[in-house]
Amino acid sequence: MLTPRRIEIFKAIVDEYIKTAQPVGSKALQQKYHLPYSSATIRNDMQALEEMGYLEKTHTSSGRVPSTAGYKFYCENLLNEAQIDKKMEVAIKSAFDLTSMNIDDAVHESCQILSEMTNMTAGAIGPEASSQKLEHIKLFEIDNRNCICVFITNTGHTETKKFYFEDEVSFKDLENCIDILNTKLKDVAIDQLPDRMEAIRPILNEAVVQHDVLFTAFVKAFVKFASDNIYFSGKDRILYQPEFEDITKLKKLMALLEDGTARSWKQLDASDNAVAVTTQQGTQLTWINDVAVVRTSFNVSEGEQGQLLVVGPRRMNYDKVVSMLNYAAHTIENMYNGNKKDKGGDDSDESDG
Amino acid sequence: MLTPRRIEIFKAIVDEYIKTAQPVGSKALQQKYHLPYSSATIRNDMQALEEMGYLEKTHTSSGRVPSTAGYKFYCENLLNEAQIDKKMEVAIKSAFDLTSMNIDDAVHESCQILSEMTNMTAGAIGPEASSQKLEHIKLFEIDNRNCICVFITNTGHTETKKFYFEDEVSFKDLENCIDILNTKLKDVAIDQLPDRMEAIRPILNEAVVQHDVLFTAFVKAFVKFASDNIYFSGKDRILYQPEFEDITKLKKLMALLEDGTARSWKQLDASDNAVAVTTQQGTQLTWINDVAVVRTSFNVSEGEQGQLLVVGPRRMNYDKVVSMLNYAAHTIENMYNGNKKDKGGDDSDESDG
DNA sequence: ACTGGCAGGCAACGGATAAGAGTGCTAAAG
DNA sequence: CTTTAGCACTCTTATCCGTTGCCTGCCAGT
Repeated sequence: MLTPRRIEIFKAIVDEYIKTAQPVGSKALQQKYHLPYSSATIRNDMQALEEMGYLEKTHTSSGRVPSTAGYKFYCENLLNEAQIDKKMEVAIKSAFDLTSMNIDDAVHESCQILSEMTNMTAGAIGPEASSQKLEHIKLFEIDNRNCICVFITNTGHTETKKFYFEDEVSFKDLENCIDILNTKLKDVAIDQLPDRMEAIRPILNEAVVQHDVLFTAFVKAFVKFASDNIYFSGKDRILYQPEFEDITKLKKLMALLEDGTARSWKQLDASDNAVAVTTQQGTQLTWINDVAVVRTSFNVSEGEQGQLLVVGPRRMNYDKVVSMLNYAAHTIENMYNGNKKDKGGDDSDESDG
Repeated sequence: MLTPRRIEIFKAIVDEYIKTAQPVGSKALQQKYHLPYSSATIRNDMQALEEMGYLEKTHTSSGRVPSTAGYKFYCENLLNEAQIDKKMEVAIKSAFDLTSMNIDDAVHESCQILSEMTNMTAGAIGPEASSQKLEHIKLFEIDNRNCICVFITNTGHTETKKFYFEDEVSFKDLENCIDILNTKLKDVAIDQLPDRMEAIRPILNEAVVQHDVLFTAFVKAFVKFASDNIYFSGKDRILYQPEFEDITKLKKLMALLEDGTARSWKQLDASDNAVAVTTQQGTQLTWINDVAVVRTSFNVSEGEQGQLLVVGPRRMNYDKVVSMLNYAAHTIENMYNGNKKDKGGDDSDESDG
């Protein structure tokens, strides 16, 4: 029953609603989009679309608004990934071309760009801690009061922690401690490090003088290491979305954004009322009540992947957001792999200026 | 004409308003606080207090609300710093006792605790970059693809940056580059490093192969180093303050909190409409329109200091917030200095060799 | 199969009204 | 001279219409 005309009308409704955030009526739609059907015809089709679940009314005699199912249908079938904003392209390119010595910084910068250009909140989630194993711990002495500990994983990912010395703790003691950890914790999954520490405690107690302090310091470091990296930019931007003038909605979303643990984001699709779609390009769209989350993964090494995401109201310009996100993710991926593969083989380069 | 009775009434009004967030009237005040004066007397005194500028009305026939000047007076004269919350004491103690190997983590944790216990947003600002000079840059090799660069200042403060290698950049090249920076940038103030880099560019161009990439990488690192560290915890908590149900107020405050540069916080007292007070303990209170910022400094080394701050509506429990903040700041200060001086010793000059 | 026309529903807006809380003032009492 | 009681007044808030305008749903006509 989904005739081409109904699809045309549906798309027009979604596009219009995305622009205005107001329920759209048959007559206004006909006029604004110069549809060659009478408002009565449009009304009939609207009714049919409502019965199919793609549209809904805010009250009995109001205009129509896309439902979650409607957005889902739209993103599955009507998305036209075409125009990547020129400004966006330039901004991301410049962020990557020259920062290329530090991936974290580059990811942060692209989040900021994404947030700025979509006027919503953008974020990044690092590779899962459970997929990595501890390879080696290195210790570097800065001076007699500070040193740096570097945790290296089997995938080449590194994490650092500064140690600030109290007089009672000797450098020798710390070295000792790390030697033990290196023998006992090699090849342990990152997310299991905190648990494993407990088993090592008695060994440390014997061999290390300041075992208590060092033990807790390392446990804390491991807990932090094990908790997935998550970063958000432009959390305040959602304040400017009209759907979040309702403070109670805002509170829920803000609590999620401020939470800072990746868990809730990873298990997004399992939430109540969650509706999800994956596009051909691999972009994941998830709707939960009033908010939409658009995610794209990028590979950082074999088996490991991070995610870029944009969070906003259901009503957003999906065309734009999806293509931006893909562009950013591709750029990051190229950067990660640029030094492993040959630079010359760029497979998909569609546009240039 | 500030009679003891008027002060008593004033204090009762502030306390009541802090609790209820509603304008307080004469009759209700009399009953709730069992004041031995009739409501008419209270009314007269309220009128006087309003003329003095300590109270204001939301409309001609409403109850009274403390004005900014009123809060100022309250904090200058009526603050009773007594009860430090037992829960708070335990929480902060445990945060410090055992994390004591990394000050940044400890500061972050105490911000979280402060935010949680005040139900407002808490933050920390690191020492000013302008007061520190670059002492030395150290380079540590992690593997053939990663290394770590450590910037050490004259005050012993360190900052690290990870470098991720592309094949074209050689480790030797980077070493070379850092040697040059070490000779040319020693004793330069941190906040001037980015500018100074421009002058070194020609030298790098000659001596370093990948000068462009390395140049930008270091400039970015220095810019980040030079921008003061600022950290906030619990930004979403202000959503729960009734005064910020007004979205426009919320937007302004959120923009400030999300901004992330310390400049606006450092120059807080110079803002429009800003009113400021410093208590005997050194706590700084600043009011700007509807928001109040409570700050306490803590010394990290000679001449350098960081700040802890709490941001919330004007209407807050100043007694509680001020004492918590002071407690937290003292604890951090003790931790910083605990290893340089004797734990029990008093603070006098200290020289190193 | 589409369109024009018409009745009905609902929200949004504005004015009118009533209730409630609190002040300001005045005159009397301490 | 200070404090109190009483009363009139002001202003907000909530509620209740009636009007307006938009939009749908349906039916009859093309």
